[in-house]
Amino acid sequence: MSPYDPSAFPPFAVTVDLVVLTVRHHALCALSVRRGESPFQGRWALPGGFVRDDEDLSQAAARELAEETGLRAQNGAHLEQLATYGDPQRDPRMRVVSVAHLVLAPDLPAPRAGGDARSARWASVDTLLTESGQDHAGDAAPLAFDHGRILADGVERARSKIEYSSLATAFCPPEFTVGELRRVYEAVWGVALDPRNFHRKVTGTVGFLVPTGGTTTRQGGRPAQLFRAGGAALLNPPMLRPEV
Amino acid sequence: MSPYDPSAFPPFAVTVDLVVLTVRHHALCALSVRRGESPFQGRWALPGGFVRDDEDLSQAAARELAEETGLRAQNGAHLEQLATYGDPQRDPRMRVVSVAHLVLAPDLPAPRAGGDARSARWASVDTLLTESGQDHAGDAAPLAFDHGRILADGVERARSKIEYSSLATAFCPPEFTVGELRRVYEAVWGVALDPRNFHRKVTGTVGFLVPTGGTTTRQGGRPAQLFRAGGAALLNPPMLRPEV
DNA sequence: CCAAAAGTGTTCACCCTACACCCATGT
DNA sequence: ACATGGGTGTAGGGTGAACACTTTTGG
Repeated sequence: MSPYDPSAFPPFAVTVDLVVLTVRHHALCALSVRRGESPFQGRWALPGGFVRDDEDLSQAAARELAEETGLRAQNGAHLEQLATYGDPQRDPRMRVVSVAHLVLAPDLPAPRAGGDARSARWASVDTLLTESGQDHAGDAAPLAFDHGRILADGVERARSKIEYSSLATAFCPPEFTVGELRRVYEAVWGVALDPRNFHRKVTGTVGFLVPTGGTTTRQGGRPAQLFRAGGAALLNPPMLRPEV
Repeated sequence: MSPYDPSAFPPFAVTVDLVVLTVRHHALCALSVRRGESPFQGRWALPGGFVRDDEDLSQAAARELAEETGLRAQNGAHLEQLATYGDPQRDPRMRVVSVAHLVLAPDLPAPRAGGDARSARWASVDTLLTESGQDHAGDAAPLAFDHGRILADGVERARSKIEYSSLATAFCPPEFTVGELRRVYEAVWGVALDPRNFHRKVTGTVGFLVPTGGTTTRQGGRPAQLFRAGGAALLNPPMLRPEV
Protein backbone atom coordinates (compact mmCIF):
# COMPACT_ATOMS: atom_id res chain seq x y z
CA MET A 1 0.00 0.00 0.00
CA SER A 2 1.40 3.37 -0.93
CA PRO A 3 1.38 5.76 2.00
CA TYR A 4 0.50 8.61 -0.33
CA ASP A 5 -2.43 7.06 -2.12
CA PRO A 6 -5.05 9.78 -1.58
CA SER A 7 -7.54 7.16 -0.45
CA ALA A 8 -5.13 5.79 2.15
CA PHE A 9 -5.34 8.61 4.67
CA PRO A 10 -8.18 10.68 6.05
CA PRO A 11 -8.28 14.43 5.30
CA PHE A 12 -7.86 16.84 8.21
CA ALA A 13 -8.51 20.51 8.69
CA VAL A 14 -5.54 22.22 10.35
CA THR A 15 -5.94 25.39 12.39
CA VAL A 16 -3.79 27.57 14.60
CA ASP A 17 -5.12 28.77 17.94
CA LEU A 18 -3.46 31.55 19.88
CA VAL A 19 -2.85 31.92 23.60
CA VAL A 20 -2.06 35.65 23.75
CA LEU A 21 -0.95 36.65 27.24
CA THR A 22 -0.27 40.08 28.68
CA VAL A 23 -0.10 41.69 32.11
CA ARG A 24 -2.77 44.29 32.88
CA HIS A 25 -3.62 45.82 36.23
CA HIS A 26 -1.31 43.42 38.09
CA ALA A 27 -3.01 40.35 36.59
CA LEU A 28 -2.10 37.88 33.89
CA CYS A 29 -4.65 38.27 31.10
CA ALA A 30 -5.44 36.36 27.93
CA LEU A 31 -7.10 37.46 24.73
CA SER A 32 -10.45 35.83 24.02
CA VAL A 33 -12.94 36.35 21.23
CA ARG A 34 -16.69 35.90 21.13
CA ARG A 35 -17.77 33.21 18.69
CA GLY A 36 -20.19 34.41 16.05
CA GLU A 37 -21.32 31.00 14.85
CA SER A 38 -22.27 27.53 15.86
CA PRO A 39 -21.03 25.50 17.59
CA PHE A 40 -20.49 27.34 20.86
CA GLN A 41 -22.12 30.43 19.36
CA GLY A 42 -21.82 33.38 21.71
CA ARG A 43 -19.21 31.66 23.84
CA TRP A 44 -15.67 32.90 24.39
CA ALA A 45 -12.85 31.14 22.62
CA LEU A 46 -9.21 31.61 21.77
CA PRO A 47 -8.47 33.50 18.57
CA GLY A 48 -7.37 31.36 15.64
CA GLY A 49 -8.16 30.19 12.17
CA PHE A 50 -7.35 27.87 9.33
CA VAL A 51 -3.85 27.41 8.02
CA ARG A 52 -3.69 28.41 4.38
CA ASP A 53 -2.37 26.25 1.64
CA ASP A 54 0.89 28.09 1.11
CA GLU A 55 1.92 29.17 4.60
CA ASP A 56 3.93 27.58 7.38
CA LEU A 57 2.40 27.08 10.82
CA SER A 58 4.29 29.99 12.37
CA GLN A 59 3.31 32.23 9.46
CA ALA A 60 -0.32 31.30 9.99
CA ALA A 61 -0.02 32.12 13.67
CA ALA A 62 1.59 35.49 12.95
CA ARG A 63 -1.09 36.31 10.39
CA GLU A 64 -3.93 35.45 12.76
CA LEU A 65 -2.25 37.49 15.46
CA ALA A 66 -2.08 40.53 13.20
CA GLU A 67 -5.68 40.06 12.09
CA GLU A 68 -7.02 39.77 15.62
CA THR A 69 -4.88 42.29 17.46
CA GLY A 70 -2.97 44.37 14.93
CA LEU A 71 0.15 43.16 16.71
CA ARG A 72 3.17 42.18 14.66
CA ALA A 73 5.35 39.44 16.11
CA GLN A 74 9.05 40.17 16.40
CA ASN A 75 8.01 43.73 17.16
CA GLY A 76 8.10 43.51 20.93
CA ALA A 77 6.01 40.35 21.14
CA HIS A 78 7.22 36.80 21.43
CA LEU A 79 5.62 33.93 19.49
CA GLU A 80 6.38 30.26 19.86
CA GLN A 81 4.65 26.99 19.15
CA LEU A 82 2.88 25.58 22.20
CA ALA A 83 1.39 22.15 21.44
CA THR A 84 -0.98 20.42 19.05
CA TYR A 85 -4.45 19.18 19.93
CA GLY A 86 -6.11 16.53 17.84
CA ASP A 87 -8.73 14.64 19.78
CA PRO A 88 -11.17 13.22 17.20
CA GLN A 89 -14.11 14.69 19.15
CA ARG A 90 -12.69 18.14 19.83
CA ASP A 91 -14.79 19.71 17.07
CA PRO A 92 -18.27 18.20 16.73
CA ARG A 93 -18.48 18.63 12.96
CA MET A 94 -15.25 17.39 11.50
CA ARG A 95 -11.73 16.30 12.22
CA VAL A 96 -9.70 19.38 13.16
CA VAL A 97 -6.12 19.38 14.37
CA SER A 98 -5.13 22.64 16.02
CA VAL A 99 -1.54 23.78 16.43
CA ALA A 100 -1.64 26.13 19.41
CA HIS A 101 0.84 28.98 19.67
CA LEU A 102 1.82 31.11 22.64
CA VAL A 103 2.22 34.88 22.35
CA LEU A 104 3.63 37.07 25.09
CA ALA A 105 2.84 40.73 24.51
CA PRO A 106 3.22 44.03 26.36
CA ASP A 107 0.08 45.73 27.62
CA LEU A 108 -1.79 46.69 24.46
CA PRO A 109 -4.56 49.08 23.56
CA ALA A 110 -8.01 47.52 23.59
CA PRO A 111 -8.11 44.63 21.14
CA ARG A 112 -9.94 45.07 17.89
CA ALA A 113 -12.33 42.45 16.67
CA GLY A 114 -11.26 40.81 13.46
CA GLY A 115 -11.71 37.75 11.34
CA ASP A 116 -14.87 35.86 12.13
CA ALA A 117 -15.12 37.06 15.72
CA ARG A 118 -17.86 39.43 16.83
CA SER A 119 -15.78 40.96 19.59
CA ALA A 120 -12.63 40.48 21.58
CA ARG A 121 -11.59 41.16 25.16
CA TRP A 122 -8.80 40.74 27.64
CA ALA A 123 -9.79 38.63 30.62
CA SER A 124 -7.74 37.46 33.56
CA VAL A 125 -6.65 33.88 33.14
CA ASP A 126 -7.98 33.10 36.62
CA THR A 127 -11.45 34.12 35.47
CA LEU A 128 -11.22 32.25 32.19
CA LEU A 129 -9.90 29.08 33.79
CA THR A 130 -12.29 28.91 36.72
CA GLU A 131 -15.17 29.61 34.32
CA SER A 132 -13.76 26.84 32.17
CA GLY A 133 -13.38 24.42 35.01
CA GLN A 134 -16.89 24.75 36.38
CA ASP A 135 -20.32 25.04 34.91
CA HIS A 136 -21.81 28.31 36.07
CA ALA A 137 -25.27 29.68 35.73
CA GLY A 138 -25.68 33.03 34.03
CA ASP A 139 -23.19 34.77 31.81
CA ALA A 140 -20.06 32.92 32.76
CA ALA A 141 -19.33 29.80 30.71
CA PRO A 142 -16.33 27.67 29.91
CA LEU A 143 -14.27 28.46 26.86
CA ALA A 144 -15.37 26.79 23.63
CA PHE A 145 -13.93 23.49 22.38
CA ASP A 146 -10.86 22.41 24.39
CA HIS A 147 -9.62 25.97 24.66
CA GLY A 148 -9.64 25.91 28.45
CA ARG A 149 -7.10 23.13 28.38
CA ILE A 150 -5.04 24.94 25.74
CA LEU A 151 -5.05 28.15 27.78
CA ALA A 152 -4.00 26.27 30.91
CA ASP A 153 -1.11 24.69 29.03
CA GLY A 154 -0.04 28.09 27.69
CA VAL A 155 -0.14 29.69 31.12
CA GLU A 156 1.88 26.85 32.58
CA ARG A 157 4.44 27.22 29.78
CA ALA A 158 4.74 30.97 30.39
CA ARG A 159 5.09 30.48 34.14
CA SER A 160 7.94 28.03 33.80
CA LYS A 161 9.67 29.76 30.90
CA ILE A 162 10.17 33.13 32.59
CA GLU A 163 12.01 31.22 35.28
CA TYR A 164 15.01 30.25 33.17
CA SER A 165 14.75 32.63 30.19
CA SER A 166 14.54 36.36 29.71
CA LEU A 167 11.04 36.08 28.23
CA ALA A 168 9.45 38.15 30.97
CA THR A 169 10.75 41.22 29.12
CA ALA A 170 8.32 40.36 26.29
CA PHE A 171 5.54 41.49 28.66
CA CYS A 172 7.20 44.91 29.07
CA PRO A 173 7.30 47.97 26.81
CA PRO A 174 10.57 48.58 24.94
CA GLU A 175 11.96 50.54 27.88
CA PHE A 176 11.04 49.53 31.40
CA THR A 177 12.19 49.72 34.99
CA VAL A 178 13.28 46.93 37.30
CA GLY A 179 10.12 47.47 39.32
CA GLU A 180 7.92 47.05 36.26
CA LEU A 181 9.72 43.83 35.39
CA ARG A 182 9.25 42.62 38.95
CA ARG A 183 5.52 43.28 38.76
CA VAL A 184 5.43 41.09 35.64
CA TYR A 185 6.92 38.19 37.57
CA GLU A 186 4.57 38.82 40.46
CA ALA A 187 1.52 38.84 38.18
CA VAL A 188 2.51 35.75 36.20
CA TRP A 189 3.50 33.71 39.24
CA GLY A 190 0.93 35.18 41.59
CA VAL A 191 3.48 35.76 44.33
CA ALA A 192 5.18 38.71 46.03
CA LEU A 193 8.91 39.08 45.48
CA ASP A 194 11.41 41.01 47.57
CA PRO A 195 12.11 44.21 45.58
CA ARG A 196 15.68 44.54 46.83
CA ASN A 197 16.82 41.02 46.09
CA PHE A 198 15.00 41.05 42.77
CA HIS A 199 16.80 44.21 41.77
CA ARG A 200 20.19 42.82 42.67
CA LYS A 201 19.46 39.57 40.87
CA VAL A 202 18.30 40.93 37.52
CA THR A 203 20.88 43.71 37.32
CA GLY A 204 23.62 41.25 38.27
CA THR A 205 22.76 38.70 35.55
CA VAL A 206 24.92 39.63 32.58
CA GLY A 207 23.06 40.04 29.30
CA PHE A 208 19.59 40.21 30.87
CA LEU A 209 19.14 43.99 31.04
CA VAL A 210 20.88 46.85 29.23
CA PRO A 211 20.57 50.31 30.81
CA THR A 212 19.43 52.96 28.37
CA GLY A 213 20.73 55.83 30.48
CA GLY A 214 17.28 57.34 30.94
CA THR A 215 15.17 57.44 34.08
CA THR A 216 11.48 57.70 34.80
CA THR A 217 9.20 58.50 37.71
CA ARG A 218 6.05 57.09 36.09
CA GLN A 219 5.66 54.67 39.01
CA GLY A 220 6.16 57.43 41.60
CA GLY A 221 8.91 57.66 44.15
CA ARG A 222 12.57 57.97 43.38
CA PRO A 223 13.46 58.03 39.66
CA ALA A 224 14.18 54.57 38.35
CA GLN A 225 16.68 53.60 35.68
CA LEU A 226 15.26 52.50 32.35
CA PHE A 227 16.43 49.27 30.71
CA ARG A 228 16.01 47.44 27.45
CA ALA A 229 16.01 43.65 27.13
CA GLY A 230 19.54 42.34 26.72
CA GLY A 231 20.52 39.72 24.20
CA ALA A 232 20.75 36.78 26.60
CA ALA A 233 18.00 34.23 25.96
CA LEU A 234 18.83 31.90 28.83
CA LEU A 235 19.14 33.04 32.43
CA ASN A 236 21.97 31.55 34.42
CA PRO A 237 21.37 31.28 37.30
CA PRO A 238 17.58 31.16 36.79
CA MET A 239 15.04 33.28 38.62
CA LEU A 240 13.76 31.18 41.48
CA ARG A 241 10.04 30.88 41.88
CA PRO A 242 9.21 30.82 45.60
CA GLU A 243 7.83 27.56 46.97
CA VAL A 244 4.06 27.37 47.09
CA MET B 1 -17.72 33.21 4.93
CA SER B 2 -18.32 30.14 7.02
CA PRO B 3 -15.12 28.77 8.47
CA TYR B 4 -16.41 25.23 8.06
CA ASP B 5 -17.49 25.42 4.45
CA PRO B 6 -15.53 22.48 3.03
CA SER B 7 -14.28 24.65 0.19
CA ALA B 8 -12.99 27.28 2.62
CA PHE B 9 -9.98 25.39 3.92
CA PRO B 10 -7.35 23.21 2.27
CA PRO B 11 -7.17 19.52 3.18
CA PHE B 12 -4.06 18.27 4.99
CA ALA B 13 -2.56 14.89 5.66
CA VAL B 14 -1.55 14.53 9.32
CA THR B 15 1.18 12.14 10.41
CA VAL B 16 3.05 11.34 13.59
CA ASP B 17 6.83 10.96 13.51
CA LEU B 18 8.75 9.39 16.36
CA VAL B 19 12.07 10.36 17.91
CA VAL B 20 12.85 7.17 19.85
CA LEU B 21 15.93 7.60 22.01
CA THR B 22 17.87 5.08 24.05
CA VAL B 23 21.34 4.74 25.53
CA ARG B 24 23.50 1.97 24.05
CA HIS B 25 27.21 1.45 24.54
CA HIS B 26 27.62 4.77 26.34
CA ALA B 27 26.06 6.71 23.45
CA LEU B 28 22.69 8.34 22.89
CA CYS B 29 21.04 6.49 20.00
CA ALA B 30 17.92 7.06 17.92
CA LEU B 31 15.75 4.64 16.00
CA SER B 32 15.78 5.13 12.22
CA VAL B 33 14.11 3.18 9.44
CA ARG B 34 15.09 2.70 5.83
CA ARG B 35 12.56 4.17 3.43
CA GLY B 36 11.17 1.68 0.94
CA GLU B 37 9.63 4.17 -1.43
CA SER B 38 10.02 7.47 -3.18
CA PRO B 39 10.76 10.16 -2.26
CA PHE B 40 14.01 9.62 -0.40
CA GLN B 41 13.87 5.92 -1.31
CA GLY B 42 16.64 4.00 0.43
CA ARG B 43 17.38 6.87 2.81
CA TRP B 44 17.07 6.73 6.58
CA ALA B 45 14.13 8.44 8.22
CA LEU B 46 12.32 8.60 11.53
CA PRO B 47 9.57 6.02 12.06
CA GLY B 48 6.05 7.34 11.71
CA GLY B 49 2.82 7.14 9.80
CA PHE B 50 -0.60 8.59 9.17
CA VAL B 51 -3.01 9.42 11.94
CA ARG B 52 -6.18 7.40 11.54
CA ASP B 53 -9.62 8.85 11.45
CA ASP B 54 -10.69 7.73 14.90
CA GLU B 55 -7.55 8.07 17.00
CA ASP B 56 -6.00 10.86 19.03
CA LEU B 57 -2.46 12.04 18.25
CA SER B 58 -0.95 10.29 21.26
CA GLN B 59 -2.80 7.09 20.37
CA ALA B 60 -1.40 7.25 16.86
CA ALA B 61 2.10 7.73 18.25
CA ALA B 62 1.73 4.76 20.62
CA ARG B 63 0.39 2.60 17.80
CA GLU B 64 3.27 3.46 15.48
CA LEU B 65 5.71 2.83 18.32
CA ALA B 66 4.31 -0.64 18.89
CA GLU B 67 4.30 -1.39 15.16
CA GLU B 68 7.90 -0.33 14.67
CA THR B 69 9.52 -1.58 17.87
CA GLY B 70 7.09 -3.86 19.66
CA LEU B 71 7.45 -1.45 22.57
CA ARG B 72 4.42 -0.48 24.58
CA ALA B 73 4.40 2.97 26.08
CA GLN B 74 3.70 3.23 29.80
CA ASN B 75 5.56 -0.03 30.12
CA GLY B 76 8.95 1.40 30.97
CA ALA B 77 9.05 3.89 28.13
CA HIS B 78 8.07 7.53 28.20
CA LEU B 79 6.10 9.18 25.38
CA GLU B 80 5.34 12.86 25.01
CA GLN B 81 4.47 15.24 22.23
CA LEU B 82 7.48 17.09 20.88
CA ALA B 83 6.46 19.66 18.26
CA THR B 84 4.60 19.97 14.97
CA TYR B 85 6.19 20.57 11.60
CA GLY B 86 4.16 21.99 8.74
CA ASP B 87 6.34 23.71 6.18
CA PRO B 88 4.41 23.65 2.89
CA GLN B 89 7.46 22.22 1.13
CA ARG B 90 8.45 19.58 3.65
CA ASP B 91 6.96 16.79 1.55
CA PRO B 92 7.37 17.26 -2.21
CA ARG B 93 4.06 15.67 -3.14
CA MET B 94 1.42 17.09 -0.90
CA ARG B 95 0.72 19.12 2.19
CA VAL B 96 1.65 17.05 5.24
CA VAL B 97 1.64 18.26 8.83
CA SER B 98 3.63 16.01 11.14
CA VAL B 99 3.15 15.92 14.89
CA ALA B 100 6.47 14.67 16.23
CA HIS B 101 6.61 12.70 19.46
CA LEU B 102 9.52 11.89 21.73
CA VAL B 103 10.03 8.43 23.21
CA LEU B 104 12.63 7.60 25.85
CA ALA B 105 13.22 3.87 26.15
CA PRO B 106 15.58 1.52 27.98
CA ASP B 107 18.15 -0.37 25.93
CA LEU B 108 16.06 -2.68 23.75
CA PRO B 109 16.67 -5.81 21.74
CA ALA B 110 17.42 -5.20 18.07
CA PRO B 111 14.52 -3.33 16.50
CA ARG B 112 12.21 -5.18 14.17
CA ALA B 113 11.22 -3.74 10.88
CA GLY B 114 7.55 -2.98 10.62
CA GLY B 115 4.98 -0.98 8.76
CA ASP B 116 6.19 0.28 5.41
CA ALA B 117 9.90 0.29 6.38
CA ARG B 118 12.32 -2.21 4.86
CA SER B 119 14.62 -2.24 7.88
CA ALA B 120 15.34 -0.42 11.11
CA ARG B 121 18.46 0.31 13.12
CA TRP B 122 19.75 2.13 16.14
CA ALA B 123 22.31 4.79 15.28
CA SER B 124 24.07 7.28 17.49
CA VAL B 125 22.50 10.70 17.25
CA ASP B 126 25.92 12.21 16.58
CA THR B 127 26.21 10.11 13.45
CA LEU B 128 22.67 10.82 12.31
CA LEU B 129 22.98 14.55 12.89
CA THR B 130 26.39 15.07 11.30
CA GLU B 131 25.24 13.01 8.34
CA SER B 132 22.18 15.21 8.24
CA GLY B 133 24.12 18.40 8.54
CA GLN B 134 26.63 17.69 5.79
CA ASP B 135 26.40 16.16 2.35
CA HIS B 136 28.71 13.16 2.25
CA ALA B 137 29.80 10.99 -0.59
CA GLY B 138 29.10 7.26 -0.32
CA ASP B 139 26.66 5.58 1.95
CA ALA B 140 26.10 8.31 4.50
CA ALA B 141 23.28 10.72 3.70
CA PRO B 142 21.11 13.13 5.61
CA LEU B 143 17.84 11.93 7.05
CA ALA B 144 14.82 12.19 4.76
CA PHE B 145 12.45 15.18 4.78
CA ASP B 146 13.08 17.53 7.73
CA HIS B 147 13.77 14.61 10.05
CA GLY B 148 17.25 15.86 10.89
CA ARG B 149 15.73 18.97 12.35
CA ILE B 150 13.07 16.96 14.20
CA LEU B 151 15.71 14.65 15.66
CA ALA B 152 17.82 17.60 16.78
CA ASP B 153 14.80 19.14 18.50
CA GLY B 154 14.03 15.84 20.23
CA VAL B 155 17.59 15.43 21.46
CA GLU B 156 17.61 18.97 22.77
CA ARG B 157 14.31 18.34 24.58
CA ALA B 158 15.67 15.17 26.16
CA ARG B 159 18.87 16.90 27.23
CA SER B 160 17.05 19.69 28.97
CA LYS B 161 14.26 17.59 30.44
CA ILE B 162 16.45 15.16 32.36
CA GLU B 163 17.86 18.21 34.09
CA TYR B 164 14.75 19.12 36.01
CA SER B 165 12.70 15.91 35.84
CA SER B 166 13.21 12.29 36.74
CA LEU B 167 12.90 11.23 33.09
CA ALA B 168 16.43 9.86 32.92
CA THR B 169 15.07 6.75 34.65
CA ALA B 170 13.05 6.05 31.49
CA PHE B 171 16.38 5.12 29.85
CA CYS B 172 17.06 2.53 32.56
CA PRO B 173 15.72 -0.99 33.12
CA PRO B 174 13.12 -1.39 35.90
CA GLU B 175 15.87 -1.90 38.49
CA PHE B 176 19.14 -0.04 38.12
CA THR B 177 22.11 1.24 40.09
CA VAL B 178 23.19 4.80 40.73
CA GLY B 179 26.17 4.23 38.46
CA GLU B 180 23.95 3.08 35.61
CA LEU B 181 21.79 6.16 36.01
CA ARG B 182 24.91 8.31 36.02
CA ARG B 183 26.07 6.77 32.75
CA VAL B 184 22.71 7.73 31.25
CA TYR B 185 23.28 11.36 32.15
CA GLU B 186 26.83 11.20 30.84
CA ALA B 187 25.72 9.70 27.51
CA VAL B 188 22.83 12.11 26.98
CA TRP B 189 24.80 15.19 27.94
CA GLY B 190 28.14 14.01 26.58
CA VAL B 191 29.99 15.00 29.73
CA ALA B 192 31.72 13.28 32.62
CA LEU B 193 30.11 13.65 36.05
CA ASP B 194 31.70 13.20 39.45
CA PRO B 195 30.46 9.79 40.69
CA ARG B 196 30.62 10.80 44.35
CA ASN B 197 28.66 14.02 44.08
CA PHE B 198 26.19 12.41 41.66
CA HIS B 199 25.52 9.62 44.12
CA ARG B 200 24.92 12.02 46.99
CA LYS B 201 22.68 14.19 44.86
CA VAL B 202 20.32 11.55 43.47
CA THR B 203 20.02 9.57 46.68
CA GLY B 204 19.41 12.78 48.62
CA THR B 205 16.55 13.98 46.38
CA VAL B 206 13.38 12.66 47.98
CA GLY B 207 11.06 10.79 45.65
CA PHE B 208 13.63 10.33 42.88
CA LEU B 209 14.87 6.82 43.72
CA VAL B 210 13.37 4.02 45.81
CA PRO B 211 15.77 1.31 47.02
CA THR B 212 14.54 -2.19 46.25
CA GLY B 213 16.77 -3.82 48.84
CA GLY B 214 18.69 -5.86 46.29
CA THR B 215 22.25 -5.38 45.11
CA THR B 216 24.16 -6.27 41.97
CA THR B 217 27.74 -6.52 40.82
CA ARG B 218 26.90 -6.54 37.11
CA GLN B 219 29.06 -3.45 36.65
CA GLY B 220 32.00 -5.00 38.56
CA GLY B 221 33.52 -3.69 41.75
CA ARG B 222 31.74 -3.36 45.05
CA PRO B 223 28.08 -4.47 45.05
CA ALA B 224 25.74 -1.57 44.28
CA GLN B 225 22.28 -1.01 45.64
CA LEU B 226 19.40 -1.44 43.20
CA PHE B 227 16.73 1.24 42.84
CA ARG B 228 13.43 1.76 41.11
CA ALA B 229 12.20 5.12 39.82
CA GLY B 230 10.37 7.01 42.56
CA GLY B 231 7.11 8.80 42.03
CA ALA B 232 8.50 12.34 41.86
CA ALA B 233 8.17 13.81 38.37
CA LEU B 234 9.96 17.09 39.05
CA LEU B 235 13.43 17.29 40.54
CA ASN B 236 14.00 19.96 43.12
CA PRO B 237 16.78 20.97 43.15
CA PRO B 238 17.48 20.05 39.51
CA MET B 239 20.46 18.10 38.26
CA LEU B 240 22.97 20.67 37.07
CA ARG B 241 24.43 20.19 33.62
CA PRO B 242 28.08 21.32 33.70
CA GLU B 243 28.96 24.40 31.70
CA VAL B 244 30.16 23.68 28.18
C1' DC C 1 47.37 -8.30 46.34
C1' DC C 2 45.39 -5.27 42.95
C1' DA C 3 41.97 -3.11 40.03
C1' DA C 4 37.49 -1.34 39.86
C1' DA C 5 33.32 0.46 41.20
C1' DA C 6 30.46 2.02 45.38
C1' DG C 7 29.89 5.03 48.86
C1' DT C 8 31.17 8.78 52.84
C1' DG C 9 33.40 13.03 54.87
C1' DT C 10 35.18 17.52 54.55
C1' DT C 11 36.31 21.96 52.88
C1' DC C 12 35.54 26.07 50.31
C1' DA C 13 33.24 29.31 47.47
C1' DC C 14 29.23 31.10 46.05
C1' DC C 15 24.44 32.34 46.10
C1' DC C 16 19.93 33.02 48.03
C1' DT C 17 17.30 35.07 51.83
C1' DA C 18 16.14 38.37 55.08
C1' DC C 19 16.11 42.72 56.58
C1' DA C 20 18.39 47.25 58.05
C1' DC C 21 19.28 51.26 55.86
C1' DC C 22 19.87 55.17 52.60
C1' DC C 23 18.30 57.91 48.16
C1' DA C 24 15.47 60.92 45.24
C1' DT C 25 11.34 62.31 43.84
C1' DG C 26 5.96 64.21 44.21
C1' DT C 27 2.62 66.37 47.16
C1' DA D 1 7.54 66.80 56.31
C1' DC D 2 6.24 62.49 54.64
C1' DA D 3 4.77 58.85 51.59
C1' DT D 4 6.41 56.13 47.82
C1' DG D 5 9.10 53.46 45.23
C1' DG D 6 14.38 52.83 43.96
C1' DG D 7 18.59 51.01 45.30
C1' DT D 8 22.87 49.23 48.52
C1' DG D 9 25.06 46.70 52.53
C1' DT D 10 25.59 42.84 55.15
C1' DA D 11 25.16 38.66 57.99
C1' DG D 12 23.65 33.78 58.04
C1' DG D 13 22.33 29.40 56.04
C1' DG D 14 22.27 26.17 52.31
C1' DT D 15 24.17 23.92 48.22
C1' DG D 16 27.34 22.53 44.59
C1' DA D 17 32.32 21.50 43.19
C1' DA D 18 36.43 19.31 44.30
C1' DC D 19 38.78 15.69 46.19
C1' DA D 20 40.75 12.64 50.06
C1' DC D 21 39.38 8.47 51.88
C1' DT D 22 37.08 3.94 53.08
C1' DT D 23 34.37 -0.27 51.54
C1' DT D 24 33.48 -4.53 48.99
C1' DT D 25 33.65 -7.27 45.35
C1' DG D 26 36.27 -10.18 41.19
C1' DG D 27 40.53 -11.92 39.31
